[in-house]
Amino acid sequence: MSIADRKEREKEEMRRNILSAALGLFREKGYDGVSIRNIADAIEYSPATIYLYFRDKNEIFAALQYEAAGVMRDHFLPLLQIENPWERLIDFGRRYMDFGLKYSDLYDLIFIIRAPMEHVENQECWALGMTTHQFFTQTVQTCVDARYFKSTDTEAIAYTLWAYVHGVVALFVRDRMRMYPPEKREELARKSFAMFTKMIEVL
Amino acid sequence: MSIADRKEREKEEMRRNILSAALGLFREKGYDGVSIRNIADAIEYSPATIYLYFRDKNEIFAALQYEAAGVMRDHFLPLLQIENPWERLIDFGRRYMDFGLKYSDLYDLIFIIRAPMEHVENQECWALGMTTHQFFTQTVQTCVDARYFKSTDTEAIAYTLWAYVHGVVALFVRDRMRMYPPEKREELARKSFAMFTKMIEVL
DNA sequence: AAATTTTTTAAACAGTGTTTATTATTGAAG
DNA sequence: CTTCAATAATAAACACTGTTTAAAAAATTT
Repeated sequence: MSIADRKEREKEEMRRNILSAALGLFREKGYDGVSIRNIADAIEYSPATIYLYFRDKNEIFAALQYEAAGVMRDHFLPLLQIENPWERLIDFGRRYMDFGLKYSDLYDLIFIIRAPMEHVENQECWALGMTTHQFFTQTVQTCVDARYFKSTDTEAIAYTLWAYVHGVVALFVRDRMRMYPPEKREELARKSFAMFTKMIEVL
Repeated sequence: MSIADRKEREKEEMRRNILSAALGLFREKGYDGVSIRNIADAIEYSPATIYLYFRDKNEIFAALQYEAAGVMRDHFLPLLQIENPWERLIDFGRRYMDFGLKYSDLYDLIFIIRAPMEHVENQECWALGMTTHQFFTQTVQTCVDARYFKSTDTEAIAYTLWAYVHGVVALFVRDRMRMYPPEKREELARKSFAMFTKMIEVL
């Protein structure tokens, strides 16, 4: 079965080859700015070849989204070391913003871009994202249990916190902070985050 | 000068004709889903004609963005009747969310979509958006002056509030609330908003 | 070495934004 | 009223897009 194994390996290599080229192009030109022919040129194959490894452009996108979700999850891994739930929650927010501001293109891919999302492939991505989301919800729940919040509505609290950090990142990523000078934008976001953490102490 | 006036009027009519067709198509198919040929078909002219009234597709987009900004501003007009700054601020948030959840396509156009934004045309839109933004900042400033907040950093407060409501709307508009059942999403957003207003009382 | 299966691609199809040269239509002048 | 210039509209083309298909090339099995 060695030859079949090798073929399988080569198939996987080709998929990774396509994906890494696609991700590179995507990060510099945006989803709509990248064509199948661009990707084909980058990997020095014909455009038709790509369709032997991915059903369509959306499936490539879905795979990239999955990759991005993995990078983001890894970004949260250090949180497992933090035992105090409140500290972990605050650091969760900090790391969320860090990721969004630093890897804007990946964040965009995961949380902003309009895209298939109905793809079979994306169910893996969805599952990956859900584990992160559940880890977050669980952290909030622990805080609720430990009476860090006045309210006991874990769902509403978690959603409120998420909405805020997403808002901060989304405004930044999609360039809606033009009324603030470029060099002050990130600073403002971080100052706001500090303010927000103070403010949820009494939630 | 009557004939030149009529020509000018007709030119303006044609622009409006194109824009209203474009807006209709845009609202049902999204920006990328609408082609110049689609618009041309809708108004029963040739595609090339459109280029006599708009430089390119981005300029049409910019004009639509300006329209949307106008609709949004109108949505905030009743706020002028509210004298108490705190009440006005809370209603500002409520109306912001209302607009975003109700006219998702317009909100998307203004605050999410990647688009020219460097266009000459858009400077008008920008100016329009800025008046709304300044009205908001001013309301926050009045609240700060009246000691409704502990902090006196008006800029940071305003940004924090904006980020939150944008986050709520953006997650909804771009369909990132799939972990919540469809019929509960808006309810959760509103419950969160109530929670948020309670929480900023001590900001 | 021949036959079969797998992998790759050239070419085509219908669509896109945009430009250009040509045709209609309109307004003014003789 | 007819001619002439200016304006408005368009057909056709260009280079691009995602995707499919049939033919060619390469690798594997017989």
